[in-house]
Amino acid sequence: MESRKLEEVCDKCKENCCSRCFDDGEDSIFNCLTTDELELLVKEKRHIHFKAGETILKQNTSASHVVCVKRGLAKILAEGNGDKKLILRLVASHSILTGGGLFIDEIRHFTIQAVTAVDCCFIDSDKIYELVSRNSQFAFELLKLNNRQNMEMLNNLVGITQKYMPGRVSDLLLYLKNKIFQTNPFDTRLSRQELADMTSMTMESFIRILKEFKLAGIISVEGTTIHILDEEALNLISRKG
Amino acid sequence: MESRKLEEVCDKCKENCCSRCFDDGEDSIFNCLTTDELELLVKEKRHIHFKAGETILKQNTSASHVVCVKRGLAKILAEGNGDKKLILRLVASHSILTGGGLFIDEIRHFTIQAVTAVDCCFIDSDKIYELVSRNSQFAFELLKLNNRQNMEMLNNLVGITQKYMPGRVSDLLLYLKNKIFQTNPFDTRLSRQELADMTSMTMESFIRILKEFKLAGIISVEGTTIHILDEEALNLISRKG
DNA sequence: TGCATGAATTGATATATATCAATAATGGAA
DNA sequence: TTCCATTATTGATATATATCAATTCATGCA
Repeated sequence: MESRKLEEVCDKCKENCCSRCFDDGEDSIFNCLTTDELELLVKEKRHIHFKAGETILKQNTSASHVVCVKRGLAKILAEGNGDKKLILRLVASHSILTGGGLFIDEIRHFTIQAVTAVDCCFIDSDKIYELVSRNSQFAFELLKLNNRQNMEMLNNLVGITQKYMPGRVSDLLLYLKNKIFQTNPFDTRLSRQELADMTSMTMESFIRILKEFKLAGIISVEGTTIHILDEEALNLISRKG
Repeated sequence: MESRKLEEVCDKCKENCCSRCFDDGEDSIFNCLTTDELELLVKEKRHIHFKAGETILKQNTSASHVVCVKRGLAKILAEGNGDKKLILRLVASHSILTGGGLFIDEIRHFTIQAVTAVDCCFIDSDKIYELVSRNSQFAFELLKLNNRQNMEMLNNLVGITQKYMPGRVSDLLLYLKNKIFQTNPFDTRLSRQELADMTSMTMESFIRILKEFKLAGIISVEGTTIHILDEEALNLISRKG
């Protein structure tokens, strides 16, 4: 679980990581930055590689950095009392992770963990603060990003508190296909326990619902790869609760 | 449930409402505004009164306005399928309500309803946008407010998904006493149904837990007024789940 | 190649919570 | 006041989901 730094300060990685990373995402919040500002952002940032399973940032530690996921898949989880966890959402390539204590108490309110191998950048929070005060468009983009992420999270949690298990599993499967992987047979790389933790239910219960869906011909499952055969059925189950 | 506008554009209310409203809250996000900027904010804003029970803003309608609660108590609720609702939090005097679609899709993602009589101000979202681009300190304050509100909401929902009913009721009672009313015997003005909707449980179940707490001498209840007699016990129950 | 360790699956059972139904209490209107 | 319509309360029962225990399956490792 220990994080290893492969490249400390990446001087030459700018062209193959930083600027590119901030270029190709057409809806990147960094698009509005000037060359100077990008330079500032990039200057002291560190490029770090994590292996699958490693903890990128731990809940309740200081939130002095913002993380930018360049490659790979990570999960965001809230750790409760005992060993209860709730996986709030997944984070795919080219996502920036704000929120969670940034601007407030400088404390991480959730843990970020690598699902697959993850390449990411750590950016000093101070840089973000400075850019907010320099560039109002950037502040605007950040507010937008923040609100969007939070609305998604909220809708998700409302679903979890209001729906029965089949509805929650449907929502999860649709989320994975449409929001995260965007292909149809998709390999989640997530254990049954992790999938269960995304729906706030027991692993056993999750497996049972999955089996029902398989028997009903709605999905087919092969290890961690899921194939949605009847998306309409999932939509229906999702709506019915 | 129809909203009535008592005062359309309040010219002379500036001194008894707007500037004061934005003055006395020592941690108001409007503190950082210049006189000019405050003037801009206040110019076309409307001061509206709602009776208890009225809907201030309805989920899924256009979010072209930001609401500022000057006096009274309101509740924020997410409406799900059927008649399921989840009350996310309460809003007391001198709170500004951002988030929920602002900056993104301009659609309200939750309903706001008056619990007691409520005096509030409607401010055009455009004004907020303009102030964000003019005054970076304001943008910063907005980000802060946003993040704080969202973290509270998140912690709350994580508790709801991970705790048993007694733990959830404890959390609710502590929240009401410490965050909302800040006195000890406090009159919630909320029905049992509404209290239950804050904990994502049935009214009947909520009443049963409340009774257990009464019998255990932890609280005493008189109508909608609750008196917490043993706060430590509540803390303990909250932690145990 | 086989063993060992953990993950996935299935079944039997327990329990937290919801549902349904009946009764009591409360508060407003005539 | 008295009546009516909500709201609150209590009890009996149903059910969704968790828990516990037992297999099966996969996978790396010696």
